[in-house]
Amino acid sequence: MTSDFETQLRAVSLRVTRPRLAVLAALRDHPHVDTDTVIALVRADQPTVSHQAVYDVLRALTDAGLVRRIQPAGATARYESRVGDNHHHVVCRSCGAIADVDCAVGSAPCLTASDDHGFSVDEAEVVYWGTCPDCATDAPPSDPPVGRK
Amino acid sequence: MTSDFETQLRAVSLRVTRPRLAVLAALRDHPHVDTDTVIALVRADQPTVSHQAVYDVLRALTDAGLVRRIQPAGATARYESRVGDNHHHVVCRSCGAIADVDCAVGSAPCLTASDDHGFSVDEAEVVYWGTCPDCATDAPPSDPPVGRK
DNA sequence: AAACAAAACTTGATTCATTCCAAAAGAGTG
DNA sequence: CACTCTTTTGGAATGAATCAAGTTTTGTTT
Repeated sequence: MTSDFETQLRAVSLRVTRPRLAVLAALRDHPHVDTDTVIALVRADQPTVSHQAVYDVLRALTDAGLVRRIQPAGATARYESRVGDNHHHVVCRSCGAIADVDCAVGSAPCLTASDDHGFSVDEAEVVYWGTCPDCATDAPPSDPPVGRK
Repeated sequence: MTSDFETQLRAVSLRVTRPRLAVLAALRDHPHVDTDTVIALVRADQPTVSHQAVYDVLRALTDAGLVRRIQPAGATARYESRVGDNHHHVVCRSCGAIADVDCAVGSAPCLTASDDHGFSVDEAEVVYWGTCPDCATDAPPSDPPVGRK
Protein backbone atom coordinates (compact mmCIF):
# COMPACT_ATOMS: atom_id res chain seq x y z
CA MET A 1 0.00 0.00 0.00
CA THR A 2 1.88 3.02 -1.19
CA SER A 3 -0.81 5.47 -0.16
CA ASP A 4 -0.25 4.34 3.40
CA PHE A 5 3.29 5.68 3.26
CA GLU A 6 1.94 8.89 1.77
CA THR A 7 -0.25 9.31 4.81
CA GLN A 8 2.66 8.66 7.12
CA LEU A 9 4.79 11.28 5.40
CA ARG A 10 2.06 13.92 5.43
CA ALA A 11 1.39 13.22 9.08
CA VAL A 12 4.89 14.46 9.92
CA SER A 13 4.84 17.35 7.43
CA LEU A 14 7.25 15.77 4.99
CA ARG A 15 6.79 16.11 1.25
CA VAL A 16 5.81 13.00 -0.62
CA THR A 17 8.55 12.05 -3.07
CA ARG A 18 9.43 8.93 -5.00
CA PRO A 19 12.70 8.33 -3.14
CA ARG A 20 10.95 8.56 0.22
CA LEU A 21 8.18 6.18 -0.77
CA ALA A 22 10.74 3.74 -2.16
CA VAL A 23 12.81 3.86 1.04
CA LEU A 24 9.75 3.24 3.21
CA ALA A 25 8.73 0.30 1.04
CA ALA A 26 12.25 -1.14 1.16
CA LEU A 27 12.36 -0.95 4.93
CA ARG A 28 8.91 -2.47 5.28
CA ASP A 29 10.02 -5.50 3.27
CA HIS A 30 13.58 -5.73 4.63
CA PRO A 31 14.07 -4.83 8.28
CA HIS A 32 17.56 -4.14 9.67
CA VAL A 33 19.27 -3.35 6.36
CA ASP A 34 22.29 -1.11 5.97
CA THR A 35 22.42 1.96 3.79
CA ASP A 36 24.00 0.24 0.80
CA THR A 37 21.26 -2.35 0.78
CA VAL A 38 18.62 0.36 1.01
CA ILE A 39 20.19 2.05 -2.01
CA ALA A 40 20.13 -1.21 -3.95
CA LEU A 41 16.51 -1.93 -2.99
CA VAL A 42 15.39 1.57 -3.87
CA ARG A 43 17.10 1.41 -7.25
CA ALA A 44 15.29 -1.81 -8.07
CA ASP A 45 12.22 0.41 -8.33
CA GLN A 46 13.72 3.82 -9.01
CA PRO A 47 17.03 3.31 -10.84
CA THR A 48 17.90 7.00 -10.97
CA VAL A 49 17.93 7.71 -7.24
CA SER A 50 21.30 8.97 -6.05
CA HIS A 51 23.01 7.56 -3.01
CA GLN A 52 22.98 11.03 -1.49
CA ALA A 53 19.19 11.11 -1.77
CA VAL A 54 18.96 7.87 0.19
CA TYR A 55 21.21 9.27 2.91
CA ASP A 56 19.10 12.44 3.06
CA VAL A 57 15.85 10.50 3.11
CA LEU A 58 17.00 8.18 5.85
CA ARG A 59 18.06 11.17 7.91
CA ALA A 60 14.75 12.96 7.32
CA LEU A 61 12.69 9.88 8.14
CA THR A 62 14.75 9.20 11.24
CA ASP A 63 14.36 12.78 12.43
CA ALA A 64 10.63 12.54 11.84
CA GLY A 65 10.43 9.29 13.78
CA LEU A 66 9.18 7.18 10.88
CA VAL A 67 12.23 4.96 10.89
CA ARG A 68 14.73 4.02 13.53
CA ARG A 69 18.45 3.97 13.09
CA ILE A 70 20.33 1.19 14.82
CA GLN A 71 24.07 0.76 14.88
CA PRO A 72 25.57 -2.16 16.76
CA ALA A 73 29.20 -1.58 17.74
CA GLY A 74 31.57 -2.21 14.86
CA ALA A 75 28.87 -2.30 12.20
CA THR A 76 27.56 0.29 9.77
CA ALA A 77 24.22 1.97 10.37
CA ARG A 78 21.07 -0.04 9.81
CA TYR A 79 17.47 1.05 9.63
CA GLU A 80 14.09 -0.39 10.49
CA SER A 81 10.56 0.87 10.15
CA ARG A 82 9.26 -0.65 13.36
CA VAL A 83 9.15 2.36 15.64
CA GLY A 84 7.43 3.53 18.77
CA ASP A 85 7.52 0.34 20.76
CA ASN A 86 11.06 0.58 22.18
CA HIS A 87 11.96 -2.96 21.27
CA HIS A 88 15.51 -4.28 21.40
CA HIS A 89 17.79 -6.43 19.25
CA VAL A 90 19.82 -9.62 19.26
CA VAL A 91 22.95 -9.36 17.14
CA CYS A 92 25.05 -12.25 15.86
CA ARG A 93 28.74 -11.69 16.54
CA SER A 94 29.64 -13.90 13.63
CA CYS A 95 27.49 -12.81 10.69
CA GLY A 96 25.89 -9.62 11.97
CA ALA A 97 22.33 -10.92 11.67
CA ILE A 98 19.80 -8.96 13.70
CA ALA A 99 16.47 -10.04 15.16
CA ASP A 100 13.91 -8.12 17.18
CA VAL A 101 13.40 -8.73 20.86
CA ASP A 102 10.32 -7.34 22.52
CA CYS A 103 10.94 -5.16 25.51
CA ALA A 104 9.85 -7.02 28.60
CA VAL A 105 8.95 -3.87 30.45
CA GLY A 106 7.13 -1.68 27.97
CA SER A 107 7.63 2.00 27.32
CA ALA A 108 10.98 3.81 27.31
CA PRO A 109 13.08 3.94 29.34
CA CYS A 110 12.35 0.33 30.16
CA LEU A 111 15.24 0.12 32.59
CA THR A 112 16.43 2.49 35.25
CA ALA A 113 20.10 2.98 35.99
CA SER A 114 21.34 2.11 39.44
CA ASP A 115 23.21 5.42 39.50
CA ASP A 116 22.51 7.83 36.65
CA HIS A 117 25.30 10.31 37.61
CA GLY A 118 22.83 13.18 37.27
CA PHE A 119 21.97 12.34 33.69
CA SER A 120 18.31 12.60 32.74
CA VAL A 121 17.78 9.30 30.99
CA ASP A 122 15.01 8.93 28.42
CA GLU A 123 15.86 5.63 26.81
CA ALA A 124 17.56 2.37 27.66
CA GLU A 125 18.89 0.61 24.58
CA VAL A 126 19.65 -3.07 24.94
CA VAL A 127 21.76 -5.11 22.55
CA TYR A 128 21.94 -8.84 23.14
CA TRP A 129 25.18 -10.23 21.71
CA GLY A 130 25.43 -13.85 20.73
CA THR A 131 25.46 -16.36 17.92
CA CYS A 132 22.60 -16.94 15.51
CA PRO A 133 21.31 -20.45 14.80
CA ASP A 134 22.96 -20.58 11.37
CA CYS A 135 26.40 -19.63 12.67
CA ALA A 136 26.07 -21.94 15.66
CA THR A 137 25.81 -24.99 13.41
CA ASP A 138 28.62 -23.87 11.09
CA ALA A 139 32.24 -24.27 12.03
CA PRO A 140 33.43 -21.57 14.43
CA PRO A 141 34.11 -18.57 12.18
CA SER A 142 37.65 -17.29 11.94
CA ASP A 143 36.83 -13.71 11.03
CA PRO A 144 33.92 -12.15 12.91
CA PRO A 145 32.76 -9.12 10.89
CA VAL A 146 31.05 -7.28 13.71
CA GLY A 147 31.08 -6.76 17.43
CA ARG A 148 33.87 -6.81 19.88
CA LYS A 149 36.85 -8.49 18.37
CA MET B 1 52.54 1.99 38.78
CA THR B 2 54.00 0.99 35.47
CA SER B 3 55.12 -2.44 36.65
CA ASP B 4 51.47 -3.23 37.30
CA PHE B 5 50.74 -2.88 33.58
CA GLU B 6 53.74 -5.05 32.84
CA THR B 7 52.23 -7.78 34.98
CA GLN B 8 48.90 -7.42 33.21
CA LEU B 9 50.51 -7.76 29.81
CA ARG B 10 52.56 -10.78 30.76
CA ALA B 11 49.50 -12.42 32.27
CA VAL B 12 47.92 -12.55 28.82
CA SER B 13 51.13 -13.47 26.99
CA LEU B 14 51.62 -10.09 25.38
CA ARG B 15 55.03 -8.51 25.02
CA VAL B 16 55.79 -5.50 27.12
CA THR B 17 56.42 -2.49 24.91
CA ARG B 18 56.49 1.24 25.40
CA PRO B 19 53.41 1.91 23.27
CA ARG B 20 51.38 -0.65 25.20
CA LEU B 21 52.39 0.68 28.58
CA ALA B 22 51.58 4.20 27.44
CA VAL B 23 48.16 3.17 26.15
CA LEU B 24 47.32 1.38 29.40
CA ALA B 25 48.41 4.40 31.42
CA ALA B 26 46.35 6.73 29.22
CA LEU B 27 43.23 4.61 29.64
CA ARG B 28 43.70 4.34 33.39
CA ASP B 29 43.78 8.13 33.70
CA HIS B 30 41.16 8.88 31.04
CA PRO B 31 38.28 6.44 30.76
CA HIS B 32 36.00 6.47 27.69
CA VAL B 33 38.38 8.23 25.31
CA ASP B 34 38.36 7.83 21.55
CA THR B 35 41.33 6.67 19.51
CA ASP B 36 42.52 10.16 18.57
CA THR B 37 42.64 11.14 22.21
CA VAL B 38 44.54 7.99 23.08
CA ILE B 39 47.07 8.86 20.38
CA ALA B 40 47.47 12.37 21.80
CA LEU B 41 47.83 11.07 25.37
CA VAL B 42 50.34 8.44 24.36
CA ARG B 43 52.43 10.97 22.47
CA ALA B 44 52.61 13.20 25.51
CA ASP B 45 54.89 10.50 26.88
CA GLN B 46 56.17 8.81 23.77
CA PRO B 47 56.19 11.36 20.91
CA THR B 48 57.34 8.91 18.27
CA VAL B 49 54.49 6.43 18.50
CA SER B 50 52.60 6.09 15.23
CA HIS B 51 48.84 6.17 15.01
CA GLN B 52 48.94 2.73 13.48
CA ALA B 53 50.73 1.41 16.55
CA VAL B 54 47.95 2.77 18.75
CA TYR B 55 45.32 1.09 16.61
CA ASP B 56 47.27 -2.17 16.76
CA VAL B 57 47.77 -1.91 20.50
CA LEU B 58 44.12 -1.16 21.17
CA ARG B 59 43.12 -4.14 19.09
CA ALA B 60 45.61 -6.42 20.84
CA LEU B 61 44.57 -5.25 24.29
CA THR B 62 40.90 -5.60 23.40
CA ASP B 63 41.43 -9.13 22.09
CA ALA B 64 43.33 -10.00 25.25
CA GLY B 65 40.55 -8.61 27.42
CA LEU B 66 42.65 -5.92 29.08
CA VAL B 67 40.58 -3.10 27.66
CA ARG B 68 37.02 -2.86 26.47
CA ARG B 69 35.90 -1.19 23.29
CA ILE B 70 32.64 0.70 23.45
CA GLN B 71 30.95 2.39 20.55
CA PRO B 72 27.66 4.19 21.14
CA ALA B 73 25.62 4.60 17.96
CA GLY B 74 26.84 7.47 15.83
CA ALA B 75 30.12 7.93 17.68
CA THR B 76 33.65 6.74 17.04
CA ALA B 77 35.11 3.88 19.05
CA ARG B 78 36.06 4.55 22.64
CA TYR B 79 38.06 2.47 25.07
CA GLU B 80 38.13 1.88 28.79
CA SER B 81 40.29 -0.20 31.04
CA ARG B 82 37.55 -1.22 33.43
CA VAL B 83 36.83 -4.76 32.33
CA GLY B 84 35.37 -7.95 33.64
CA ASP B 85 32.43 -6.56 35.55
CA ASN B 86 29.96 -6.18 32.69
CA HIS B 87 29.00 -2.67 33.65
CA HIS B 88 26.98 -0.39 31.39
CA HIS B 89 27.04 3.25 30.26
CA VAL B 90 25.00 6.43 30.25
CA VAL B 91 25.64 8.53 27.15
CA CYS B 92 24.77 12.19 26.72
CA ARG B 93 22.93 12.78 23.45
CA SER B 94 24.17 16.35 23.40
CA CYS B 95 27.90 16.25 24.13
CA GLY B 96 28.69 12.54 23.99
CA ALA B 97 29.86 12.35 27.60
CA ILE B 98 29.92 8.83 29.01
CA ALA B 99 29.61 7.65 32.59
CA ASP B 100 29.68 4.17 34.05
CA VAL B 101 26.58 2.49 35.41
CA ASP B 102 26.95 -0.59 37.52
CA CYS B 103 25.04 -3.59 36.34
CA ALA B 104 22.19 -4.22 38.72
CA VAL B 105 22.20 -7.93 38.13
CA GLY B 106 25.82 -9.02 38.11
CA SER B 107 27.56 -11.26 35.64
CA ALA B 108 26.92 -11.36 31.89
CA PRO B 109 24.45 -11.77 30.39
CA CYS B 110 22.68 -9.73 33.02
CA LEU B 111 19.40 -9.74 31.13
CA THR B 112 17.61 -12.49 29.32
CA ALA B 113 15.72 -11.86 26.13
CA SER B 114 12.00 -12.54 26.12
CA ASP B 115 12.44 -14.39 22.82
CA ASP B 116 16.00 -14.98 21.65
CA HIS B 117 15.02 -16.35 18.20
CA GLY B 118 17.36 -19.29 18.70
CA PHE B 119 20.40 -17.09 19.27
CA SER B 120 22.75 -18.18 22.01
CA VAL B 121 23.19 -14.93 23.91
CA ASP B 122 26.32 -14.36 25.98
CA GLU B 123 26.07 -10.67 26.76
CA ALA B 124 23.44 -8.00 27.20
CA GLU B 125 24.82 -4.53 26.51
CA VAL B 126 22.82 -1.64 27.88
CA VAL B 127 23.20 1.98 26.79
CA TYR B 128 21.23 4.57 28.69
CA TRP B 129 20.60 7.62 26.49
CA GLY B 130 19.94 10.98 28.03
CA THR B 131 21.33 14.39 28.86
CA CYS B 132 24.27 15.03 31.16
CA PRO B 133 24.04 17.59 33.97
CA ASP B 134 26.20 20.12 32.10
CA CYS B 135 24.10 20.01 28.93
CA ALA B 136 20.85 20.06 30.89
CA THR B 137 21.69 23.46 32.39
CA ASP B 138 22.87 24.88 29.08
CA ALA B 139 20.47 26.04 26.42
CA PRO B 140 18.99 23.14 24.45
CA PRO B 141 21.67 22.30 21.89
CA SER B 142 20.86 22.75 18.22
CA ASP B 143 23.31 20.21 16.88
CA PRO B 144 23.61 16.95 18.81
CA PRO B 145 26.90 15.29 17.81
CA VAL B 146 25.96 11.76 18.75
CA GLY B 147 23.08 9.36 19.10
CA ARG B 148 19.86 9.17 17.23
CA LYS B 149 19.18 12.40 15.50
C1' DA C 1 76.18 -12.11 27.12
C1' DA C 2 75.32 -12.85 21.98
C1' DA C 3 72.17 -14.43 18.47
C1' DC C 4 67.94 -15.82 16.69
C1' DA C 5 62.82 -15.98 15.46
C1' DA C 6 58.59 -14.04 16.27
C1' DA C 7 56.03 -10.17 17.41
C1' DA C 8 55.50 -5.30 17.24
C1' DC C 9 56.24 -0.81 15.19
C1' DT C 10 56.95 2.85 11.34
C1' DT C 11 55.81 4.87 7.16
C1' DG C 12 52.77 5.57 3.51
C1' DA C 13 48.90 4.47 0.93
C1' DT C 14 44.08 2.81 0.58
C1' DT C 15 39.38 1.66 1.65
C1' DC C 16 34.73 2.70 2.83
C1' DA C 17 30.78 4.99 5.06
C1' DT C 18 29.26 9.32 5.38
C1' DT C 19 29.04 14.30 4.53
C1' DC C 20 29.57 18.74 1.93
C1' DC C 21 28.56 21.59 -2.02
C1' DA C 22 26.37 24.02 -6.05
C1' DA C 23 23.18 23.43 -9.52
C1' DA C 24 18.88 21.27 -11.30
C1' DA C 25 14.36 19.29 -10.42
C1' DG C 26 10.15 18.63 -7.97
C1' DA C 27 6.40 19.44 -4.43
C1' DG C 28 2.98 22.16 -2.36
C1' DT C 29 0.61 26.86 -2.13
C1' DG C 30 -2.10 30.83 -3.63
C1' DC D 1 -0.53 28.16 -13.63
C1' DA D 2 3.28 30.60 -11.48
C1' DC D 3 6.04 31.07 -7.39
C1' DT D 4 8.77 29.61 -3.42
C1' DC D 5 10.87 26.43 -0.70
C1' DT D 6 12.35 21.79 -0.33
C1' DT D 7 14.46 17.96 -2.23
C1' DT D 8 17.45 15.50 -5.36
C1' DT D 9 21.43 15.08 -8.48
C1' DG D 10 26.24 14.57 -9.46
C1' DG D 11 30.73 15.09 -8.06
C1' DA D 12 34.14 15.88 -4.72
C1' DA D 13 35.88 15.76 0.06
C1' DT D 14 36.30 14.12 4.84
C1' DG D 15 37.73 11.08 8.44
C1' DA D 16 37.98 6.75 10.97
C1' DA D 17 39.95 2.64 10.26
C1' DT D 18 42.63 -0.89 7.65
C1' DC D 19 46.22 -2.85 4.61
C1' DA D 20 51.01 -3.68 3.09
C1' DA D 21 56.15 -3.72 3.06
C1' DG D 22 60.05 -3.13 5.50
C1' DT D 23 62.53 -2.21 9.97
C1' DT D 24 63.03 -2.44 14.92
C1' DT D 25 62.36 -4.57 19.30
C1' DT D 26 61.20 -8.18 22.56
C1' DG D 27 61.74 -12.56 24.77
C1' DT D 28 64.12 -16.79 24.31
C1' DT D 29 67.84 -19.79 23.49
C1' DT D 30 72.65 -21.00 23.29
